[in-house]
Amino acid sequence: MPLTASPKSKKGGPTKGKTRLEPVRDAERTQQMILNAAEVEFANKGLAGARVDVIADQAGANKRMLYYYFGSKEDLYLAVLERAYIAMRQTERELNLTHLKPLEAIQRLVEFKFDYCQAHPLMIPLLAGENVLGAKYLKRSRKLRDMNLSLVEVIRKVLDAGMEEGTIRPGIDPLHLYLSMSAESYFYFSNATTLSATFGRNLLSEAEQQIRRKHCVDVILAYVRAN
Amino acid sequence: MPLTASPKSKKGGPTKGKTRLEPVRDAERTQQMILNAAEVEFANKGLAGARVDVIADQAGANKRMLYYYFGSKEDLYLAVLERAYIAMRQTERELNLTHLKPLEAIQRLVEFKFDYCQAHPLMIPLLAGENVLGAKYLKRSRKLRDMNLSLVEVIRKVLDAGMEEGTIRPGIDPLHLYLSMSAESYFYFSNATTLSATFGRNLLSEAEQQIRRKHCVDVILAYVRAN
Amino acid sequence: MPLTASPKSKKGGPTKGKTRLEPVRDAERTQQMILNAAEVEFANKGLAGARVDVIADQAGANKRMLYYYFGSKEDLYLAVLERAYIAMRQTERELNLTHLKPLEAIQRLVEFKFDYCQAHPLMIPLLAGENVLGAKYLKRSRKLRDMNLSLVEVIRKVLDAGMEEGTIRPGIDPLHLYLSMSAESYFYFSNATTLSATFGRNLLSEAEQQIRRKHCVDVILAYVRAN
Amino acid sequence: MPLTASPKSKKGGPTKGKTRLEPVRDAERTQQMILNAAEVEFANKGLAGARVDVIADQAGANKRMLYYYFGSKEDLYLAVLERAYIAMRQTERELNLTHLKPLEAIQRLVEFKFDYCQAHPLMIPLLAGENVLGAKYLKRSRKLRDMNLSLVEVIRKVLDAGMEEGTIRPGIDPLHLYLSMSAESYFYFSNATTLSATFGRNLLSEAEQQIRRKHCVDVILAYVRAN
DNA sequence: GATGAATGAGAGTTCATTCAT
DNA sequence: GATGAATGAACTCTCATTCAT
Repeated sequence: MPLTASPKSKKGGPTKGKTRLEPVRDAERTQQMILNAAEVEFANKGLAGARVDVIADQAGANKRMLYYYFGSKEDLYLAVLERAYIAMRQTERELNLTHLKPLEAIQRLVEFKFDYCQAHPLMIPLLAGENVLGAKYLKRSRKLRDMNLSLVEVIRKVLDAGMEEGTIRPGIDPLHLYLSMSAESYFYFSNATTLSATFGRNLLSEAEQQIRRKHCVDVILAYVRAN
Repeated sequence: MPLTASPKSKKGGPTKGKTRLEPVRDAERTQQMILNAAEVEFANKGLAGARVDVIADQAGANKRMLYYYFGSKEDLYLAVLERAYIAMRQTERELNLTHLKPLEAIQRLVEFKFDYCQAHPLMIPLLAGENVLGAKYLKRSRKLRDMNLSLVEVIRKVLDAGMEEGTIRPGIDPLHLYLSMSAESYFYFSNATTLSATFGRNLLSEAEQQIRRKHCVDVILAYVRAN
Repeated sequence: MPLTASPKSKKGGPTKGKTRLEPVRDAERTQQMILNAAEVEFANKGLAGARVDVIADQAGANKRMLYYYFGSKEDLYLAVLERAYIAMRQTERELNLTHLKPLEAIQRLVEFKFDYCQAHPLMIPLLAGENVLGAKYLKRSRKLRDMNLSLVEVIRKVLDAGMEEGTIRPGIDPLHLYLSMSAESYFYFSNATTLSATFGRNLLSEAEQQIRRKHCVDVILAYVRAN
Repeated sequence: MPLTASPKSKKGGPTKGKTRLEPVRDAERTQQMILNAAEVEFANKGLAGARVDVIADQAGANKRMLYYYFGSKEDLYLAVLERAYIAMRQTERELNLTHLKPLEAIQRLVEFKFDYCQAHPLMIPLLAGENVLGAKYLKRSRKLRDMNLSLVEVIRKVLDAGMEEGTIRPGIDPLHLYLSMSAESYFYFSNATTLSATFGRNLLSEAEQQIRRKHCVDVILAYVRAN
C-alpha cells in the first residue's frame, strides 16, 4: 500500500493550511538521507557487502530514488566517498595553525587527527574499504583529483618556523611526518576491533581513548622536538 | 606466499617432470592451493566481493572441493584469516629480541614490523577487511582465541632493561608502544593507494619504501630514547 | 483448482480482450498464480523433488517473484499447505449437518469426504508428503495451529441425536469414526497408483469411483447403525 | 579407514585360525547394510529428499559401494521398495486363514494389517512416497509385476464360506473389502503425524493404538456380518 | 517526485556420480 | 572389495537494476 505522507519531514517552510507540517517531496533532503544511509552501510559492509535495499530502507526512501539521484550503486558509493573527503578537507582548511607556536601547532594537528577519527567513526572503515580496492573509485573521481592536500605545505611552514626558533630539529620530511601523525590515530581506530579481539581487552573504552590521544601527541612531539 | 608445489606430495616415487596442474588427488596440497587462491581473492576483494568461482579457478581446483574441505565461503575466509595470523605469530615468536641491547631490540622490532608488511602484502587488506566487519570472524575463531600475543610482554622486558641501563626513558606503556610500532608501518602500507592518489605520487616505490622504513625507526626511537 | 484469472484485478477499467500472461503487475494475482503452480509441483514431486524454476515457469512468473512474495521454497511450501488446509476447513464449516437426520448426516459426511478427495486431487499427495516429513511444516504453522477442527464435535452431536432416536448404536467414539470416514476415501485415492499397479487394474476409472463411493458409505453406515 | 572386523557377519562358515572372527569383506552383508540404511533414509525423506551420503554413512559403507552394488540412487530405491513388498507378500502368504471360521478369518486379517503397519513403520512412508510419484518405480519393477496378490482370492473364499454358513452377508466385493481393511490401519499410521498436529493430541500412544486396533476390527466386522 | 512489481544475470551451495589408487 | 578425492550439472537463492503507474 502506498504510504500517503511522511509524518516528519524536516523543513517546515511555508505552513500550508494542511494538517501535515510540510510537503512530502523534498529532493535535497531525500538525497541527504540516502547519502547518510549509504555512508553507514558502505562503512559497515564495504562496497560489495552493502545492500541497495538496506540503504533505501534506512533512508526512508524508495530504491528507485536511489537510482534516480545517483545512477548506480557504484556512483552512490563514490558520492559518499567524495562527500566524506570534501568534509574532511574542509575541516582541515579551517584549522588555523600558522598563528600558533610551532610545537603547539604540531600538537594541535595531532589532536585534530585524533579527534576527527573519533568524531567521524564511519570515515575509517570507508577509507579502509577503498584502500582494499586499491583506491579504484577515488582515482576515478574528478572532484577529488582537483582537491589538493595543502596540509603538508602547512606542516612544512610550521617545521621551518620551529627550526628557525630552535624548538624543532632539522631534517624532518613534512610528508612522512604527516603520515606518522595520521598513522598514530588512524591505526588505533581502524584496527581497534581486531586488536581488541587479539588482546582480549576493549581498546575503545573512554579511558583508553584518552590515554591513546595523549600517547599520539607524545610520540610525534618526541620526534620533532629539538635536542 | 603461494607455494607452487606441495613439499610433501604423498607419492614420492618416480619424480615426474610435469609442470603442475594435472588433477592432483592430494588432499593436503589441494587444500593449500585453495587457501592460497582464497587469500589473494579475499585480500583484493574483501569477503563479500570475493568470488568462489574465481578462487576455485585460481586454485586449479573444482568449486566443489572448496566446500568439501572448508564447508562454506565464510569458513574458508576464516581459515585464510587463521592461517595468516598463525604464520605471523609464529614469525614473531622466532624473533629473538631479548639477547639484543634494548635500543637495538626496539629498532629490530620496528624493522620487523615493516619488513613483515612488505613481505606479506596480502596480510594488510585481509586485516583491513576484517576490521571493517568488526572482527566478526576473528572473534569466532577458536584457534586464534587461544593464541596469546606475547610480544607485548617481550617489549615490557626490553623497556625495563633499557630503563635499568639508562638508555630508555621511563613511563612508557608497552602496549601503546606496540601499537605505535605497528601503526607506523601498517598505515603506510594499508593506506598507500588512497594516499598515493591524494598526493598524486607513488608512495610505494622502492625508494619511498626505504625512506619510510628508516622514518619508522626514527620516530619510535625518538620516543623511547632517554634524554 | 488453479484459477485461470484473478477475479479482482486492480484495474477494472476497460476490459482488454487479452488472453493472459503479459506481465501482469498485479501482486495479488501473481501470488495466486505462484501458489497454484507450487501446489501442483509440490503435490507431484514432494517438497524435495519440486523445482523452484518449474514453479516459476508454470506460474508465468519470474523466479525472483517467488522469493519476493514467499521468502523461500520451504515457506512457499508451507503457504501452499496452509491454503489447502484452510480451504478444506472452510468447506467443512459450510457443511450443514445438524439439520439432517442423524444417519443422513453421517452419509452426507462420508460422501463429502469422498467428493472432496475427488475434487481436490492435489490435496492427497500434498498431505502424504507432509506426513512423510512427520508434519514438520504443519507443526510450524501459526495459522493452522489456531484453526480448530470442529468436525469431531459435530459428529458427536449427530451420534448423540441418533442414539436418542434409536437409529445409531451407542458406544461409538466420534474421533475414531471420523478417522474411519476419512480413511475409507483417503486411502483409496492416496494409494490408487500403487494398488492399480499391484492389481494390474485401473482403480480410478469412472465406474470404479462410483463403486467405491457407495462402498465407503456402506461400511460406515453398517458400523454406526443400530441393530 | 577400513573397518577391521565386523562383529556379526552372517556366514560364520569354517572358523579359520585367525584372530579376527570373520573376513572383513562380505558382499552380502554390505548390501544388506546399505539396503537397511537406504530404507530408513528413503522412508523418512522420500526419494528426492534422501541423501546418498547419509545412506552410505549410516550403512557404515563407502559411497562407492552403493554404486557398485546398486548402480544408482534410483535403482537402490527400487531395490528397497522391492525388498519391502516381497517381505510383505511373503508374510501374507504365511497367513493361514482358510482353516479359520470365516468371521475369525476376517478379524485375523484386519489384525494382521494393523500389526504389520505397526511392526514395519518404514513401510508406510515408503509406500506413501511411491504413491506421490504415481507408482513410477513400482511399475518399472520386474520382480513385483510377477508377484500376484492372492490375498483377494483368499478373501473371496472366506466370504463365500461365510455366506454359506450364514454368518456373512452376501454382496460384498472382496477387493473393496480388502481396500477397507487396509485403509483402516494404513490411514491411521500414515496420517498420524498431521492428524496429531491437527488435533493437538498424540494419536500414536500405546493406549490409542490399542483402541484403534479394536476399532478397525469392529468397523470391518460390522460391515461383513450377516443381519 | 515517488512507488511496488518485475527481472536477468549470477552468486553460493548441493548432489549424484566417477576416478585413481 | 573398498576408499578418499574429484567433478559437472543443477539447484536455491540474491542482487542490482528497470518498468509501469
